[in-house]
Amino acid sequence: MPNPPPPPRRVTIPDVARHAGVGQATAARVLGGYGSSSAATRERVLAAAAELGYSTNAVARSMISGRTHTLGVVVADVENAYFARAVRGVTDVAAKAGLHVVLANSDEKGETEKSAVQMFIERRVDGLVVAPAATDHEHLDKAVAAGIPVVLLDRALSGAGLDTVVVDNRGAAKAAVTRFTEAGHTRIAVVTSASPDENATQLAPGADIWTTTERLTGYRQALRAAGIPRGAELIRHTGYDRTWARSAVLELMSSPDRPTALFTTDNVATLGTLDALLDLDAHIPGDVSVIGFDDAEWATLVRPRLSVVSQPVQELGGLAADILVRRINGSTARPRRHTLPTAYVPRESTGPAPARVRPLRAPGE
Amino acid sequence: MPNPPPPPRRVTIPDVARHAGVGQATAARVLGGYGSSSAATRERVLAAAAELGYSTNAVARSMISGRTHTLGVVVADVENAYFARAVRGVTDVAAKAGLHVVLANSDEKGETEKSAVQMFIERRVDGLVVAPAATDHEHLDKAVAAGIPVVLLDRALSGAGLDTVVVDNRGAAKAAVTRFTEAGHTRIAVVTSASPDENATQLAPGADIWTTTERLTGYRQALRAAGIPRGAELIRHTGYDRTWARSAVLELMSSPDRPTALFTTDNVATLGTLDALLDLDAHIPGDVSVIGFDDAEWATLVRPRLSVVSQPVQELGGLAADILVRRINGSTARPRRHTLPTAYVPRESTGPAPARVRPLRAPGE
DNA sequence: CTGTTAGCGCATTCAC
DNA sequence: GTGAATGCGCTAACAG
Repeated sequence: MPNPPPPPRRVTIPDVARHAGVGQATAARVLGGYGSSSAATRERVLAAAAELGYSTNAVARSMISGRTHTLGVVVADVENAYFARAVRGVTDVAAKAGLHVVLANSDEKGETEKSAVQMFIERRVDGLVVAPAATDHEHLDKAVAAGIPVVLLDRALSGAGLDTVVVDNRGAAKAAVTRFTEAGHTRIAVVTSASPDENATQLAPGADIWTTTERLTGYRQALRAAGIPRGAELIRHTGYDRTWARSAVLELMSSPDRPTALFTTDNVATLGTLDALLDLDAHIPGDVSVIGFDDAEWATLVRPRLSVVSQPVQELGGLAADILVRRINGSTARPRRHTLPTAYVPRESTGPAPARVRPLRAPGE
Repeated sequence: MPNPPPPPRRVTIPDVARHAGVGQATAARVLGGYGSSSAATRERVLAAAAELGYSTNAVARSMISGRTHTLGVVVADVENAYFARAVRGVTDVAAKAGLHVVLANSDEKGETEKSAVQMFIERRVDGLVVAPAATDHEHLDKAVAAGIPVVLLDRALSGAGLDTVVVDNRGAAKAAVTRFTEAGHTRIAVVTSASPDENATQLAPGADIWTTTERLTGYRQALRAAGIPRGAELIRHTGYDRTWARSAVLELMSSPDRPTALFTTDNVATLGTLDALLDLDAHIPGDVSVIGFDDAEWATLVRPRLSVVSQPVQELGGLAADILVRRINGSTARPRRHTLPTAYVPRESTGPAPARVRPLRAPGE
């Protein structure tokens, strides 16, 4: 098994210096764009460089400067539209600051995230954006200890003392569900891909850091505020699977005292929920009102158009990168939480509670 | 304006060696996991390393090995679902091979792509995946000359002599449009975000490399094969903007001899087209049949469900990474084009040509 | 303004 | 099996 062959040797500064008939340091200065040099020598060096096809070795430069001009980004999954947009926000701001972005997917696995962070530390990234899947932060502390600023994205981590960029998930959810209660709904269900018991998983205590859990809390608060008894809570945990969400809603809506309003805490839950309602031939919002968390390009393509809670995803990523850039440039401001505003986008999937609850046709009938 | 402060000094191998009371080379051997060492010293070194909190400096290592264990990826826009999925495919395969992925967005600008590639060369990435926006390949040739293998993704570049991973856009489009002709449609339009005149833009000749142009060609071939005269071609170039696509289709469908079938060459065109048809209250497929290029999570959520041409996006990315890994490991196989299969996914938006063409209500009426 | 010299942290000879 | 010495390509003093 032959080892990966080493890459070909490339043209270096000494090569250029020789070719230009100048000292190594002189060539380095003009090629590196620092110090000073006469216009004459500069031209000769540049000519020699062009002739030999010289190109900077950023690795060698990084070794000295200690800066790699690289940001590490850990998200659950770039394929997820939310993270794709967030990553775009990060890269845009990063690019403007001359930083590259290295991407890692954690798939919501704490261990994967940790090893990714470890790799990033070893690779000496200049900063780290993490949408945490792990509930502890030792690995992030290590990064900070190594001089790498860390910004949390989308999810907070209590007690981590890190810059954090989030939205008020709880408040946004509460506001959304309050639309339901104000419209007279009392049977309000929530469909979420959140795990029913966070503590049963690898997650540590204090799992209220998770967005969907926060949204669930907001849902509960809205009900409570409306005087709807705790026993009337209708919660369906579906796992991160569209077909499961569909099944859950199918079952949920087959009950005689089925809900008249549905709040979905995430995109997958929303997709599965709409699948089910379509299968049931449910009239929206006549039979049931729906509000989804997170806007989507298709939200205006379904009929009725879907009312949603939207968040400024790209801005979240951009702000995270922005904070990193500032810290890289020496800012020592106390880490804080940045909460960006969400917006409720009313469209057509919400209406008053129906006077009487029509039984819904079972699917496949 | 203070310069970015240098990062703190980190624990190095000499530090560990001193602390463990061994020679530098010995410490390096056990920490680097090469050469041989006695179990006893190994333990002492490891203990010292743990105690001091040593962590490898991948930059220094790269400087010697010449390998950065990094892949550069240039796509138009990660926010685009297609590229997001492709990037995921790349990162998955890359991660398995111990490679990291650096991401750059070209926004379809050749210049942006070129500078990104240049940066990647300077940073000594081990391989490059590029979804080319530029029509020439000098910059890619430079990478190859520097010993960096390059794989083209999604779009071919004639004469570049590079590994290429694509689908048969022309054939897939032709097959899709042939469904229309076989169903008796003769007024078949295509909606595309492709530029009407490639040569008018920054693009060089031979712009038939572009996927949408290829799909357009497939459309034409299908019409010709069905004996539909060239003059009956109905092509709408809309630019990469959903609202423009909507307007174009609104106008298109207001004609008395409007088309009875619509083929959209890309996601944005599809979204805008459906916007328009929904606004027009068009009955699909009674009034007009629709086939879109590229599947989407919402394709089964609209009514009727949208028939599409789907391509194995993630696999495309995965294969690109796979080829790179092989080349990094020394493969010198002749570069070739890998064409992955597409699939026509019939759903509910396609039907026979209507007997008579019902006039469509203007929007806003 | 220019050239000489000394490292950055690690892998790698080569003697011991 | 171990340790001292050398160099990867570049930047940063420091003299000249």
